[in-house]
Amino acid sequence: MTEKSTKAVAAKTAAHKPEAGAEAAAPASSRAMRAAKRRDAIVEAAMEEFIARGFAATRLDDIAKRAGVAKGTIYLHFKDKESMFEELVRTVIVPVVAKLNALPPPTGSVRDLVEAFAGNFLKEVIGTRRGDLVRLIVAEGPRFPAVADFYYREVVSRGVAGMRALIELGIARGEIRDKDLARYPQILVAPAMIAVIWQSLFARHAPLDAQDMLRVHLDLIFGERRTT
Amino acid sequence: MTEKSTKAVAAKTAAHKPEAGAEAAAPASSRAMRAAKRRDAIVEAAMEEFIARGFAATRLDDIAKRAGVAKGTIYLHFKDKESMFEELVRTVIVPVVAKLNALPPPTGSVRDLVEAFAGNFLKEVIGTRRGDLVRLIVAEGPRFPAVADFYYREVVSRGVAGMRALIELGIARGEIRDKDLARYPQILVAPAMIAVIWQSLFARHAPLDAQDMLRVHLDLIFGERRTT
Amino acid sequence: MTEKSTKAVAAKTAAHKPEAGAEAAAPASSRAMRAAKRRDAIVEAAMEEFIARGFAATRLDDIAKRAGVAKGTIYLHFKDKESMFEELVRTVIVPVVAKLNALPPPTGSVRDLVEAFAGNFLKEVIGTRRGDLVRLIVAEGPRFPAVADFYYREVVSRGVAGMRALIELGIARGEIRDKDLARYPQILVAPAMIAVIWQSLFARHAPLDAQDMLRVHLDLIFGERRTT
Amino acid sequence: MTEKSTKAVAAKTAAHKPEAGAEAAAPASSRAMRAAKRRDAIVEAAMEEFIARGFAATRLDDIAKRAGVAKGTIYLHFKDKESMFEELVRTVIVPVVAKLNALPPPTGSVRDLVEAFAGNFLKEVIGTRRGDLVRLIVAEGPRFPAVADFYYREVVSRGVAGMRALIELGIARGEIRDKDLARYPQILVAPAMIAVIWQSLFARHAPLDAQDMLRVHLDLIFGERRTT
DNA sequence: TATGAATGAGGTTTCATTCAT
DNA sequence: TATGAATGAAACCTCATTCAT
Repeated sequence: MTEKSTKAVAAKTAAHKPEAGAEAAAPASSRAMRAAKRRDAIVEAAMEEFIARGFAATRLDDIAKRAGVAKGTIYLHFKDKESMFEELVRTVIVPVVAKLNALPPPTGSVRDLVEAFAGNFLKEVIGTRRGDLVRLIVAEGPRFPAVADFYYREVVSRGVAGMRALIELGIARGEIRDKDLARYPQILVAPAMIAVIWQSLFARHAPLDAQDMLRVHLDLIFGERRTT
Repeated sequence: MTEKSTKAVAAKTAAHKPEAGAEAAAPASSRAMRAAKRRDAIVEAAMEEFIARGFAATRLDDIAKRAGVAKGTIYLHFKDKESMFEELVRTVIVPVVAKLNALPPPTGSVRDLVEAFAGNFLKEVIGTRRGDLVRLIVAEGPRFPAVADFYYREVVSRGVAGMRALIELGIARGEIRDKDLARYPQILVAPAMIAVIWQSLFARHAPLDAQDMLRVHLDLIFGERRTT
Repeated sequence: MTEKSTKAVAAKTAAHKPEAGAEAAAPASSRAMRAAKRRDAIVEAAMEEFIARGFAATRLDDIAKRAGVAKGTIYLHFKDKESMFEELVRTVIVPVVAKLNALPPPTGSVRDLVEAFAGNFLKEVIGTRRGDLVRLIVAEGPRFPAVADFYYREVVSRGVAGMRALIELGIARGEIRDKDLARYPQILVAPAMIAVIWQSLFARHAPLDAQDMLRVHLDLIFGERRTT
Repeated sequence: MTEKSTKAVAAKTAAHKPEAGAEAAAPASSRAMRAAKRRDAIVEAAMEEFIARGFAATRLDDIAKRAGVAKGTIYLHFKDKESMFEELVRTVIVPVVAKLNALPPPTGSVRDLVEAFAGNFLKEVIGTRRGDLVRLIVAEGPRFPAVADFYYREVVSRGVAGMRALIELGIARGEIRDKDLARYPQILVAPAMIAVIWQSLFARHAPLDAQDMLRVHLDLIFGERRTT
């Protein structure tokens, strides 16, 4: 309690010397900034907790503790636990969508594109916190239609559309033979999804070399590569 | 708790052989039978509720109400909520495993076998209560290692092994060209899993013709069929 | 309840004539005997449990298990848990009272009489199940006025009266000098009671030589003995 | 929980020095003070209920109601019912021990000292809430070894040691003749204990003049007083 | 704005008692 | 008479939410 106040005072003091650091803006924005930082801390903490325990079993107490704020503070940023969960998913997913939208222009072979994409997915999703988020959405989706809807609209439908475009390009260029594949872009990403889930549930029992699996899968679609 | 279930199961089994005594067996088995029926009702009700709400958000009250028993009765069959959940998963999965073990002998082409299998999966899992159970396991697995372990041991590892055997047969017979596929039988079932999850989460937004998708996927692996 | 006790007593009486064979008496009395045996087993088990856990924390289930009968059987002998407790105390105390009533005629010195009595108390009460019963009555008395009343009427008031008579005899004979002692016979038995409680609670920390303590106490009252 | 109590106690102490800051200390201490008051109210209420019903039969609901707080508030101060009981006993006994430690220096005759002590005991323990607490400890001791241990360590062993010292002094001064008494200081306090229990259980049937009884007992030990 | 003590509805679990067999 | 499965009231405890400071 005392240390909190001290911290707050220190921060407030710092706010009077706005040039003192990279993110120390004008006094007016300093308030907003601190609020935003708190919010971020809450979002971060909430994500960890929700992933670890699921929505219902997560306690706001634990989120507050992990975020380093008081329980009441959460209610200054979110209406209630449900809203927090829904907003949290949105907050975390938005940058992903942004990245997807900033597609690199389709230069090079389709296979290279897909492989680049898969590599990125491997690095940034499979076996990471973000992968766990996918599992969390699968887990809580039925009880949070708003979350499922949002996720479908922002990620799944766009992802499917993007994959379809790539597949059609591949077909047009003769890299992909099976024309029906364009109707089910899900097939293209299915093993990646499986890898995400596998890491969460079964890695302990049987580790999965996701990278190698994805390569084999792409070979299936594009034909085996001559050289490695 | 386990002994209870064992008792109940034993009783149920015994109930099918009521010749053991004129007036002793009949009432005895009727008692046991009713107990077994109650247990089944509880398991059934619990599955519905757990699927609909997840473990933490499910109330024993609701399970009891749905099963038509008093709350206390649940505790005659299960030690506590956690044990109930774990046993429930076991109870529901055991017949699935039994079915998997009763493999039809591998006659006919591998593609036919796989297609038969896929057809069965379509009919019995995708879009059914059993499919929801898979999603439930994905959702709760991390908080119930025992469940994830059991599921891996009884279903996943056997399924993977079976698929691998089929793939190797397909390779040996020349039906499958990509020899690496045997290393990742997961690829074979990935679209089916995706279909299961899709039905739970996104069917509302974009219905998925799982049957057609699986066909396309098999074409990818076995090559397109000449005739339909 | 009253009819039960009557029945039980009759049965118990019958039990003293077991010449009819090991335990297979005439059909008529065999029933009654078995019932009485059951009742005794329940009383025995209940006493153990009540002493170990107190009234509220004792489960009928445990009593039944320990007595080797079904839970429902208890209700054939006792109206409910409270009645059982009250009757139990009565049942166990009655023989004690009987013994007290069968006083040896006052021959010899008063000190010898008191010492004999103390020796008996030492052997039969302090550190035994019966001593625990005393503690149980102290513990539950306020919640069971009927028990406290019964205990007062049957044991305490008689004991006090008996002690008073002894003290008066001692005074008359010149063995006891302090005439006021007759007004508080409790003083005579106080150390014995303390010994009972001490054994239950503190024997672990500091064992108490009750016999020696009682001797010292009697020396205080009667004057030190010349010879040991 | 223990830290909570510590916090509360510290706050209460601090509340006596409110000069520490114009506007900071007042509200701070007011909060802490109210918390401490609440805790005291809970302790008070719990003692009443535990004494009236014993540990197992006491409902937290009733304690809360009597203390004028919500059920949940209890859990801000105590981990659970058991801890509450154990801490309660400690909390109530500590001032008693403090008083015992603040012994008046042994001036005057030993008999006067003991009589003063007995008078105090009469006024402050026998027939009071504190006396009931003794009975409660006797009642619950076997199920709460921690409580029995604490009580033995803090009260009984010190009390016995103090009595022994007094007795030895009395022997040295020639006020007490029976030298063996020093081995069993319990004899000195036994009638007082009996009085405590008697008041709880039998006062209704036969009121006991504890003061007079203690006087008679002391006469036994010190010899009859010439004048009253 | 931030705090965290306080609340009390609601969840899990226990167990005395009943009753069909 | 004896059983023990079934009941459901009632207990303990948790935790999302509020609000005085």
